[in-house]
Amino acid sequence: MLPSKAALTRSTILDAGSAFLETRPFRDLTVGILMAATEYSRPTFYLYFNDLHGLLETLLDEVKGGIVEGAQAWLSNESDGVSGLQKSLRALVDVGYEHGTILRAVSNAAPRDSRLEHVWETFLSSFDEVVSARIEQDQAIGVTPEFDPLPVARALNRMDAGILINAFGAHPKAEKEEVLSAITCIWLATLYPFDAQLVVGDKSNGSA
Amino acid sequence: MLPSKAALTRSTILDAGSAFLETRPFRDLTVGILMAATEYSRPTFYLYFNDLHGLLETLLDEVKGGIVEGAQAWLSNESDGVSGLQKSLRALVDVGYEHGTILRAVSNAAPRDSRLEHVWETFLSSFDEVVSARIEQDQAIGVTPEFDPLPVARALNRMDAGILINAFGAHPKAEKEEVLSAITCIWLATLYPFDAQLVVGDKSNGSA
DNA sequence: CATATTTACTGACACCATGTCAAAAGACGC
DNA sequence: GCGTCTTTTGACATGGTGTCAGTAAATATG
Repeated sequence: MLPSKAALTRSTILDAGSAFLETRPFRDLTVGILMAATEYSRPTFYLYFNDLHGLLETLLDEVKGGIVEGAQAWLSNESDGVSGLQKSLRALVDVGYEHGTILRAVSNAAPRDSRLEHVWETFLSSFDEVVSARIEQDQAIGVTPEFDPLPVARALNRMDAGILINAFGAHPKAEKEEVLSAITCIWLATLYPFDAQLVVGDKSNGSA
Repeated sequence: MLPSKAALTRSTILDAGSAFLETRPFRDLTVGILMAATEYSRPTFYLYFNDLHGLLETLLDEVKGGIVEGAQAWLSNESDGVSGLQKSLRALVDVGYEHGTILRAVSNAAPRDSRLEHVWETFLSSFDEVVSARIEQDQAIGVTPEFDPLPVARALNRMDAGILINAFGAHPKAEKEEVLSAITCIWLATLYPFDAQLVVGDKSNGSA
């Protein structure tokens, strides 16, 4: 369908958008500015995208894959929970570090457009379901405490999204390891409390 | 300064804004629509606010108090950690339930305006510091495991913000108790693992 | 290697929300 | 009924959006 010229133009525009968002927030992006960074005129933009939100939708698609892939370590029950989760969270932080500016742009733009909002919301909640499913399995074999898995999964996922965007969405980016430690600490404490705190657990206190 | 008439007009506008956001997203709000809901003309708006973001800033201020107040239960070391935290989280969920639409509107509007973005970001991170300080104290007396408190505080706070906005930012609102259970579960597991899981903790597993 | 036809692009336009300002209308003391 | 201060508004300039009729470039056709 897109033989050659068109595909090239389209990808030129995408690159210009990507590059812009690397250094400046979405609110500063206009179709005029975007196309001025290319060889093309402003109307050309509308041949390839409905609007700036459509462009972001495309950019998000390119990131999606990496995130889903990294999550597999834990979601597929290959390795045990703790180390699989650690691996997946590391992969998540890597992707977030790499594509943080795109994620931030999408998250920033989503509230301005009903369609993009839906895409973003769907993207986020898609993880809620699979995480919740994994939690249920671990609860069934007793390695994870009993609690309603879906809302907890949702909370943990929103935390990840919020932190990744906050830490890596703009320059200067936060320390990768610091972020990883923090979210790993919380996920492990919540899902695998019997494994995680063995190193420290001695002082007990008699709280009311 | 604002003798009477002006103050009344201003508060009429604020109410109209609040009412609008109760049922529709910020992206649908324009100065024209807002003022059409009042007895005044569009330019009148600019006598009382710089723009729509300024209006949101004012609305946020009205909510701030409630949140800070509710957090005191845990932040001031009156009661013990677990029950103080539970109390504070319940208060937080209450305020979120009450004013979720405002919080959502501010969070949605923030990326569109540099000033409001700064206000919102400052608002959020103000909790990071105080939460981190409380964690440090609990680590000092050994009831909380050792970890870098600030990034964990930040993660937990972003989780709260994200979940409250997601759950209570638009109608239909989520179940209060479900949300409260989920975030309480995560906060307790992370900060007070030795207290929290006693009920469940028996099945041990030999993971690698 | 002209020229027909499809593909890629653009200049010019209408639209709509914003924010400003000079002037009008209202309130109030006297 | 008249000055003066406060409150409000009609009318305007600006800037970004999305569209469309028409141009130019590429590609096929004889």
